[in-house]
Amino acid sequence: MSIFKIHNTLGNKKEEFIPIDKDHIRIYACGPTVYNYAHIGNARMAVVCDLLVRFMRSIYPKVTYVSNITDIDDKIINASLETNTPIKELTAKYEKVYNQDMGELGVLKPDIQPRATDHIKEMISLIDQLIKQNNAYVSDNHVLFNVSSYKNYGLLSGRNKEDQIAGSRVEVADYKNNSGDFVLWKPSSEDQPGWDSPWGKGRPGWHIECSAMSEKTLSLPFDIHGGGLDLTFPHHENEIAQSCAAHKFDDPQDYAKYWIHNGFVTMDGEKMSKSLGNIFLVNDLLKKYPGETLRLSLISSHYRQPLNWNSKIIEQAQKNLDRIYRILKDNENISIDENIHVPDNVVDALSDDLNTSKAMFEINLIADKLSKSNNKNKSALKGELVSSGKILGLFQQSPSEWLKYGKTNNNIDSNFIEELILKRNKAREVKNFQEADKIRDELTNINIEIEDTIDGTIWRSKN
RNA sequence: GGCCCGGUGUCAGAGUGGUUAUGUAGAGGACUGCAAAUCCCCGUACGGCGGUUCGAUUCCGUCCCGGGCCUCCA
Repeated sequence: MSIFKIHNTLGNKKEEFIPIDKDHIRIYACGPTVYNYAHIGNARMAVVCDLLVRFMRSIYPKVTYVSNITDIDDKIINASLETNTPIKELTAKYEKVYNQDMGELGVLKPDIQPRATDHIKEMISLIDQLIKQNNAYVSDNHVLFNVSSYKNYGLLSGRNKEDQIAGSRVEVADYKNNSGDFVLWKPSSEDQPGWDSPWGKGRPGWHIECSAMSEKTLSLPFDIHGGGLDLTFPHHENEIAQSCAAHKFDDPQDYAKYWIHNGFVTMDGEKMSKSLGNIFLVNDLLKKYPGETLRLSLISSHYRQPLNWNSKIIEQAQKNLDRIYRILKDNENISIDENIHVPDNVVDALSDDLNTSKAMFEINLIADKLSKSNNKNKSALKGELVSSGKILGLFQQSPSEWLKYGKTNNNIDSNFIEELILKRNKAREVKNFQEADKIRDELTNINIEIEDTIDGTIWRSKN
């Protein structure tokens, strides 16, 4: 078995993955704040983590993947006010939409998907402990974490406070002792959601939820912590500080051993983000493209590289999938050799910090071999192709369904199409090609593509 | 100001100190009445400038360009 190498943000280098407990791998990833539709950048994180989990499951007997739902946050409060929707209704809606959309992208649901609001008690007790240990202080109804009380603060993001101050844009709130201190608990007014606490009615700060939930669901330390690149600082840095301080750990790896961060999806080279407004919503994209196409687009480049999102990469992914599904269709009646596992070349590629582009290269080679092979090894090759696809979350559909052979996209009656094809073939028999081509144009206009094969004319809906 | 990441053929995108993936687009050919699909085949790319080397896209230096984090963000 090849060694899995993973780029660890902590230390900023690729290293060998050594599990804490090889019988049980534990992974946590920061999930969405549910106040709006997820954009394709949010989806990248979900797809990358899903891929990691699928790959880990192919190596280790047991993997627990936890990804939270943040359902209390000021953005949610604002969205609730703006849309005049009760918070519970709003968060329930977008949590559901998120899971549906990610499901369409082939993202398996996390084993545990804890909600922040279900863990207020744990957060309060963690904060309480931090105060007792002088890692946190109460100021003006807020509870703040004292950054200078954790000596390894900044290790993850590779920055130190002194260097930051000069050009920093941080406005220091007057209740903070030091500029880097961050909120653990903040007061809520009457009309804001809040929970009783030793520090009055209030709500948690952003970072504390992940510390509370990861510890509760996975226990410490766990193997891999993931999220988008922009969470490195401050979110993950603060998470480490809180959890390590609370447990008197010096080493961040006593909290989580490996930290992975996916790069951004960009638009014209610029980061896609809700605040910039240059976003593509997954929900909208799914109306135009199959989820699997979007998934392949998202993993077509290495997860740490920026991914510039445009219609061209989607088309290219679609074409690549069409090609492979065509080969699978040509081999529809070949039974899969059940003894076949994912080929070494594919495993090796993924073992190299999830090199999906390289894995796709290997997969294309297998597909090519399958399409050109004689009967002897078709079963093995098909097994290799399908099992490789399974790790990537691809090629698990029926090829005919995918290629839409005999299926209409719109509400055109398939009998109507069959009639036109019959008419065309009659015209061809008497060599009336002008008439035949006219009928074909008619079909093209309604997005139907025809192929004349040895076994007759077949048709499919083009995307 | 501090820290970080990129710049590869039409596009996407790995990778490597010398044999120069793969997908996509395009040229040419086979097949087809014509297409579609398929097959064959072609283009020889690595930001600029120096250096190390027999040899660098790959290592080093430097410069240019783009992006990110330091504030909510995947």
